[in-house]
Amino acid sequence: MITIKEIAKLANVSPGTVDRVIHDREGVSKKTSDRIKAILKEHNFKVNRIAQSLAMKKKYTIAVLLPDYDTENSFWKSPLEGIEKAKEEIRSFGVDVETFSFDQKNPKSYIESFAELLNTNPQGVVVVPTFKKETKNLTDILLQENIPFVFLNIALSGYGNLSFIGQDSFKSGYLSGKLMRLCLNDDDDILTIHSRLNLSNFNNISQRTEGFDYYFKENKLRNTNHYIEIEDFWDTKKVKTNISTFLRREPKIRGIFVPNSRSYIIADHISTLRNSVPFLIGFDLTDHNAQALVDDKITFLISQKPFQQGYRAINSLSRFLLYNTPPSTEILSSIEIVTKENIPDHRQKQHSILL
Amino acid sequence: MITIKEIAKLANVSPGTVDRVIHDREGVSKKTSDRIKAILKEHNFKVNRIAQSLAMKKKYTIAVLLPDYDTENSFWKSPLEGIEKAKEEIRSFGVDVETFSFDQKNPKSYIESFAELLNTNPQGVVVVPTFKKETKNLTDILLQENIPFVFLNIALSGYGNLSFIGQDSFKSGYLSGKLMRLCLNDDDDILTIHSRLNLSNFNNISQRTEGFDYYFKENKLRNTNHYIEIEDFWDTKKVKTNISTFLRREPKIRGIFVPNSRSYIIADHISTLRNSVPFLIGFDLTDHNAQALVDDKITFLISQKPFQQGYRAINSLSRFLLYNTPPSTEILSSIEIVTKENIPDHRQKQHSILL
DNA sequence: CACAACTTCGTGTGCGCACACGTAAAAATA
DNA sequence: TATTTTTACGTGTGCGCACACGAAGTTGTG
Repeated sequence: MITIKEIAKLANVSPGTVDRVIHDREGVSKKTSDRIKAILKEHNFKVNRIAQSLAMKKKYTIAVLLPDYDTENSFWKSPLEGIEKAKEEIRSFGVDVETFSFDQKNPKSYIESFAELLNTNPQGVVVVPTFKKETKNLTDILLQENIPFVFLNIALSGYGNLSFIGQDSFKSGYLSGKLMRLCLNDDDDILTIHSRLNLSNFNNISQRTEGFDYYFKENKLRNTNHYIEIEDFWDTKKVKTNISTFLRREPKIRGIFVPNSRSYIIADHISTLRNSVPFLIGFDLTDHNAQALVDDKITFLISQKPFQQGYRAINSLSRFLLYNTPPSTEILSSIEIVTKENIPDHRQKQHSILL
Repeated sequence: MITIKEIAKLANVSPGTVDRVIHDREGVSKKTSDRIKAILKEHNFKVNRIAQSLAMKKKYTIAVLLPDYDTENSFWKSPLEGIEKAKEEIRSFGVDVETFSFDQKNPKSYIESFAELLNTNPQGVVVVPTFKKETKNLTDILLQENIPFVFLNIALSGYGNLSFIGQDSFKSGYLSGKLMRLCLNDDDDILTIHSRLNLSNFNNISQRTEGFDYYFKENKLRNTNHYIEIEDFWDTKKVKTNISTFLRREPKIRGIFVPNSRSYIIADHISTLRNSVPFLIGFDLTDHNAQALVDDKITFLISQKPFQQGYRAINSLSRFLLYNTPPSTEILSSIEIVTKENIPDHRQKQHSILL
């Protein structure tokens, strides 16, 4: 690893001059600049990030705004863990991360938390733009103050965000369609179960459904897809009778598609019914869903690697702040197929060289 | 982030003394040592890895011994790329990586490359222990010289290796069984196609087969599983007629299981036959296999994340050398199910904060 | 009591880089 | 020509840490 000092010696200048050239600062004649640039290229000079971050005294704060989670809906736990991991890693680089949360069902708490967030004067923001309209007002402030921000999990366009970190929902639905077809025979029916309450994540879920349907349409498959919409997933009794009567009426249903992270509820219901259904495809590897998978109540879970998404959001924004390298506008995590047989071992942690 | 200097001030000692306590070096009285330890704990002190690696002048060399690859069998390309990525990342930490390769079919080249490798006086070794007997002699030298080494991809026990980085082959075969069952009806037959030439990777492949068979046995499924062993996968004509006649004789076969990375060859053959087979499960996401997947000639590929394996091998060994933190004895990468619909986008690169 | 040997601790330097500051020489202006 | 201004560079310091060196204070030995 060639150093600035060595380059300086080769070019018969001082390290300071080389430093100026590297950072495109003014105060160097064209002639020497060109000479130094040539030498840099020749020796394939790369700044030592280690030394660089030690020398850079500039501090950054990244603020994160996530929906909060509880035991019943723990989806947002994983992204948060990914964020925490990234936070630990980049601490020594002078980047601090502050996390704020809000109630998914309450736009007001979203706005309030955002205001609180702004008070910390962050140099970068990660936000899950759950509420479309409210987001516009808030991101406009960020644009005005020239604070870069990225969207996590929910893709909105035309808001001026630096990047979107999430999944391709349509594609994941399309994949679900393929998996469903592989399980079913040509004349089996399908049941898609929606939740009417998932307004905040509406985009992702409807795109999953579209992708799913498109798979069958594109391949000219003639399986009938029934739909039911459930008002309240938590009203156990009602959900149960609801589904039960539906299944009795439609005995050809052999596959159930639940395009949200509450699949385990449906799975638990189904498994207690007499007229059970062999195949169920759900989304997101939450603890509850994982349990249902292990108990053979769910066939496939489609995971979007939420941990990685959180991690990457922080990572890409940090790289932008530190090195001014903009991330790609879309960072899509891989769509993972999880079955009982390949559930990732949660104990296995990957350690970074930095920790 | 509290620094050593600050801790020193709090404890009324010099930074040097704190440094001694942190590294358990001698020369500090029990009394002050305890006091300092308490303060360190109280303030949750963590060494700044950035500054540490800059200050540490000790240099390490890790030597890697991999099978080489060509266009026909490109399996080892991915691990190598993972190794290269890790190499770039840890360069500034004073760890260098040197790669050596050998011919998978030639034990002599294995021994020779190993000898060459030893000449570079590495402080750590990553090796794919393709040849069992030969490996024993060579790792004994490493043990004698107290050079830590990890096994990549092939698990041998009783060799004194620091860690094994790879996959759980049995489990991946078991998973294949599950996927196959989901696709098939109760009275469909299966064909498992072995390659007699895969001696060097024999362990992994036979374990896959065992896992596959075990799934059907455990679940008391009565699908008949036929086996054929092919001498030379490259003898196109012979393979084709071979399989063709077999399939004609056994018209109930609707699923094919190929427990090695050459599935694409079988897939290509099958697709040209009149009596085609709908489901094919293979292993490893090589370029050829990916193409066959895209062309709908393969249903599922089981991937072992070879890139990550290479990366992790270097990473864990580096952590051991730098920080003396031993990795877990088994680092098993997740077993990934890949279909045409969720093939990972190869262009999407994940950038570390270090690069 | 003198001197050695050991214990316990402080000091100084440098890793590679960013950046503020200083200083010559060249160019512009009076 | 004398001066100010500008251009083009060199120098020095510190980021947090590891580690070599040295200097007190303490104990042991004759």
